[in-house]
Amino acid sequence: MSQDIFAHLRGRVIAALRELLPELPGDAFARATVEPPREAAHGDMATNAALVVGKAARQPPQKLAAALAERLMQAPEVAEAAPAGPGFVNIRLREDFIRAQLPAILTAGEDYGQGAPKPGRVNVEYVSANPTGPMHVGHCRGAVVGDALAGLLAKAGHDVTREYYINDAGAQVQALAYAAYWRYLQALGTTLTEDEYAQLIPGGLQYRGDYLVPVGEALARHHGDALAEANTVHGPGMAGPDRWFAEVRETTVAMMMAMIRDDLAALGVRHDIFVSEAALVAEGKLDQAEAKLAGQGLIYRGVLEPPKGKTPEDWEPREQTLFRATDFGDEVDRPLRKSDGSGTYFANDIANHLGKLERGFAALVHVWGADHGGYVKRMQAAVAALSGRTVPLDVVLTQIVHVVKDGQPVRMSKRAGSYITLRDLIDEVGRDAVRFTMLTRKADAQMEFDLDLVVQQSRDNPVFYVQYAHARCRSVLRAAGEPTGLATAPLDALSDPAELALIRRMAAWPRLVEAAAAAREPHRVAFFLNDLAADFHLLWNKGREDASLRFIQEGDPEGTRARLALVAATAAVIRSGLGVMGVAPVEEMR
RNA sequence: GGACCCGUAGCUCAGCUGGAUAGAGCGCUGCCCUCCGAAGGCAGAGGUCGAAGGUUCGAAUCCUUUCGGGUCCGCCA
Repeated sequence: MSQDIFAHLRGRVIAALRELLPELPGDAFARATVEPPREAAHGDMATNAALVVGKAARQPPQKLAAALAERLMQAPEVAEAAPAGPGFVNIRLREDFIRAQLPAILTAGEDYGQGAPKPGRVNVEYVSANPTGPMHVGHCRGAVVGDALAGLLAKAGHDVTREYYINDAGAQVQALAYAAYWRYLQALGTTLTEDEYAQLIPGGLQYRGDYLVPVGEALARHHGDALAEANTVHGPGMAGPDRWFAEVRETTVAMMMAMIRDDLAALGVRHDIFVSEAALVAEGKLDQAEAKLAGQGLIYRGVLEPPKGKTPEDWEPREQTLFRATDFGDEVDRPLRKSDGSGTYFANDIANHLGKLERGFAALVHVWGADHGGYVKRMQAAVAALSGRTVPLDVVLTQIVHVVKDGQPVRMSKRAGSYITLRDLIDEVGRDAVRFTMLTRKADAQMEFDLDLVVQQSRDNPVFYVQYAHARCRSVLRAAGEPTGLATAPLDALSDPAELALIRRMAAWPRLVEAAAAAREPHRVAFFLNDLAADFHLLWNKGREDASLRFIQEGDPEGTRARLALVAATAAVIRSGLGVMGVAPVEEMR
């Protein structure tokens, strides 16, 4: 049977309905659901099936519900089924069926909740930071959400490819090269000041962080003063860009990417593939994409309307190469070429997506910062156009993270060079706390990252609370001598409501994986684990009051094994969930 | 001016893609414990789900309008 007991019971419901209503077509039951009722008093599960098919069956839902309930009573899993309200059927499961989930969990171990393989490969693109400096807190949230989402989709049975798109082709990278060149001149001992240098270059000196110092030193090591122009006033000075630009740019991007990969490794985030924007352009992917769209009549030369309301000062009508994004739901058509003929960021990203489609993905998912929100529709339009509307693009937007310490906000500014790096954050609170905390909020909600709370050992801190539950499980199992063969332990001793509630919670894990993956919402895993930990701690606390509920019972080896099975299963489900989040479970606190 | 996201308990947030009497933690109130199965436990008060219409058996959830907050808006990525 399916690991998902809700899906399992839904099968029972639909089979019963087919018997009751043989004349209905098979798809009449598609909208029928079996889910946990809000009100626990209503039982373990409730189905709306009678409400959903009542109209098609031309029967009053309440009557149908009564007949359905009667049938369901005969199912071996069901202790009680009763019609309720406007046509629900409430189902209470037999306790031995609930207990029987434990062997299933223990047999699967950390794989519990793993969905059956799904057809079609899914590409998840995340992080994709410019290679212009170390990762900071903002990147970090996208990295964690993306990595956990990829893990979640894999858990749900998808074949997932984790991808990083390197934005190494634009003006930012040019500015970066100029900034690195400044560090090179410094390494050679120039007396030029930072401000004097900023005057000499286009756009000014944008990246002033000292993380470029090693790049300058490396350039000086490899090239000596060959990339500079001797100058009588301040020693080594700036040479013509054609003498050094390509070399400096390449070296700098390579070193920045190495640094970003190190940062990602420190966070435990991994990618299967890194795609370079510059490489895509160099191999002509942009031209191919444009030709493909042009072949469908989706490219034209035209002039856009000025934006309504606030018109930019320097706005003037300009003829551009435009993509008919409006044919696919966007508000306006979007430009593909800059005036120098190179692709806009959008155009290059279309090339990126053409590349993905050519690699045969059935679904594309992106994790972007909320500042890219306005960009979603045009990209979806492009993917729809390139794929003939067959491949969906889902975008998960992550909102800003405000880091707080001692109640004070900590601000960051990447280009100024003074900001909280990912490394700072990891050094301060640890990788696992960073990852878990980043998932304790819906991606699309702003988040306050409280450095003090995250390391606090209290109920307020979900990281601690969940890890503590796992540590307690492990502590008990160690004390019991690491028992084996618990999957075959007799379980009759488990009858306390708190024990059964814990099993019910664990039994909901496969269903949660499925639903969270479909909704692209990894934060649900964190909330589930928090609830699971609460159920476990509750039982633990009851054991402090009532010795008969303790896990290890002197003189009752059978009852002890039943409870150890419960504890081992709890530990397994916590590990299963933490595994999706990329958080390592701990054996003991501290 | 327009697009997108968000408005749920005093605070921070969930709410399982439309289900029944809307939940959790913190804070507050009242009891209990001070136990290494430690880094507390139990119970209670607290809500017209921003507002107004609509869709239907049924709406915090979907649609329209509106108020408030955020993000963004032609060759930045």
